Amino acid sequence: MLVLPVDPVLKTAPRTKARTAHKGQQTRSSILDAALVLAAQKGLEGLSIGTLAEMMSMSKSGVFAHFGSREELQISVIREYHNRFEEEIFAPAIREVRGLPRLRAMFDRWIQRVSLEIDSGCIYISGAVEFDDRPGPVRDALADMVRAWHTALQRAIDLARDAGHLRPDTDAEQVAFEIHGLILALHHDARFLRLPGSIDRARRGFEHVLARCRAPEPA
Amino acid sequence: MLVLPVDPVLKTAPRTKARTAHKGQQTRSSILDAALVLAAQKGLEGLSIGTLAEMMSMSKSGVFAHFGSREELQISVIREYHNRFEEEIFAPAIREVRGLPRLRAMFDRWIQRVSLEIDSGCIYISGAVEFDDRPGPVRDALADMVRAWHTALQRAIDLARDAGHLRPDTDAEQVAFEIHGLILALHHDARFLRLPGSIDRARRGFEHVLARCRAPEPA
DNA sequence: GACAAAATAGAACGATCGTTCGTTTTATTT
DNA sequence: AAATAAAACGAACGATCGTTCTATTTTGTC
Repeated sequence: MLVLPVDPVLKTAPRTKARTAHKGQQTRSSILDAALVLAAQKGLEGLSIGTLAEMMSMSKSGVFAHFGSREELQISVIREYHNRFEEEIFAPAIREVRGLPRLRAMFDRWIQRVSLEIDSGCIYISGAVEFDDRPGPVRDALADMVRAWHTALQRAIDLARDAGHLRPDTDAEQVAFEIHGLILALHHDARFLRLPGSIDRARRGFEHVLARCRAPEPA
Repeated sequence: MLVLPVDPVLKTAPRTKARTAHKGQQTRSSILDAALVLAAQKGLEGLSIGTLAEMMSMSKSGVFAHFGSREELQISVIREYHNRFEEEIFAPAIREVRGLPRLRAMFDRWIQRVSLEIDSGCIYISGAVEFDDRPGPVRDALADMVRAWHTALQRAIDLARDAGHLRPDTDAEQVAFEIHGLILALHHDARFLRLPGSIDRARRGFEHVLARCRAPEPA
């Protein structure tokens, strides 16, 4: 069972004798909802506590207190995004049978998600650009999540090869690289250049990759 | 002759009775050099006049006066980057014979440039992410340049097909999409994830695309 | 060298930012 | 209901930002 990195950990709250869910958790959670929307639009660097407070009709310090620092807020956003990514893409795909069906499900859901994100923005993609030259815990968290997804994708390709759906000499890392490129090109052309038809291009590219790697039918 | 958009225009200086090159042009030019370095590292949004002034050992207002606004500075940087991109990649490639050789030259020089930019950053790529949701003249300028390059790339593919080097049913736009994806994946993996071997992956991906499109040898 | 124009400096502005602090309001527990 | 803890507020700080203004220096031309 392939697993993406561990969960929240919630290092924020000291939480000694808590047994019922305090109210703070709820608001923290809805602040995080708003933060995800904001970060998708303006990027992780554009995540401002003031704007967030305005969206929440709260005071800046009220919002701030839930995270302790802007950096911790950014990391929380990344983790939350990761969780949703896992739920929407990884979890449903893992329920498909191994091999090509599962790989197809992964790509389908991935591309479907990016399609929606044409209007909102993808935190993985924008974050990678924003933090590619900025070392620190935010970059580390982001890189961990992205790497985990890449690993999961490669494993699905490996399984498809082992199941005989792809040629035995298929290089999973190479295939994952090319597929990832298709997603990035889709995000670029659709979101930045506003080119119509980009989704189809990405889908067609995926079929091209598969056509090259597919094992010959044992007719 | 395919041509990327027109040159600077220099709308900044009123310049009525100038006949010799004033000194301002020189410093403006060297400020722009520094700005390109800074923008490559921190992105177009990270381009700060204060930092730039420090790099130049000048006053903020001294730097500012050369551009009139931060936005105009950003656009100037984009235009300068475009000129260099044209010189380093487009111009040498256009001197190759039409068809596959020219297309190969384009990709080779492109990937070579991105390889160098693994350490410095690529303004086209980071800019696309920074301004994908921020309308205005900066975004417009950037999009124009990127579109021009895409058009040039597609035309090279068209010529390769017309020369009989690629299959007659080759979809230039689709091929350009996939090639662009390879470049983006290279930038992502090499610069953000710091994965070694990404350059080879991109090169191999390019060969895969060619293998699919190449016209069968008239043996 | 004198004169005009261009280039640079320096200080200040208003705005926004993350963060801190002390207080007050709201929840939760006893 | 009283006591305690958690949550939210509001004002302020210091820093940075782009920008404006006026003064000063440097440059190019006669």
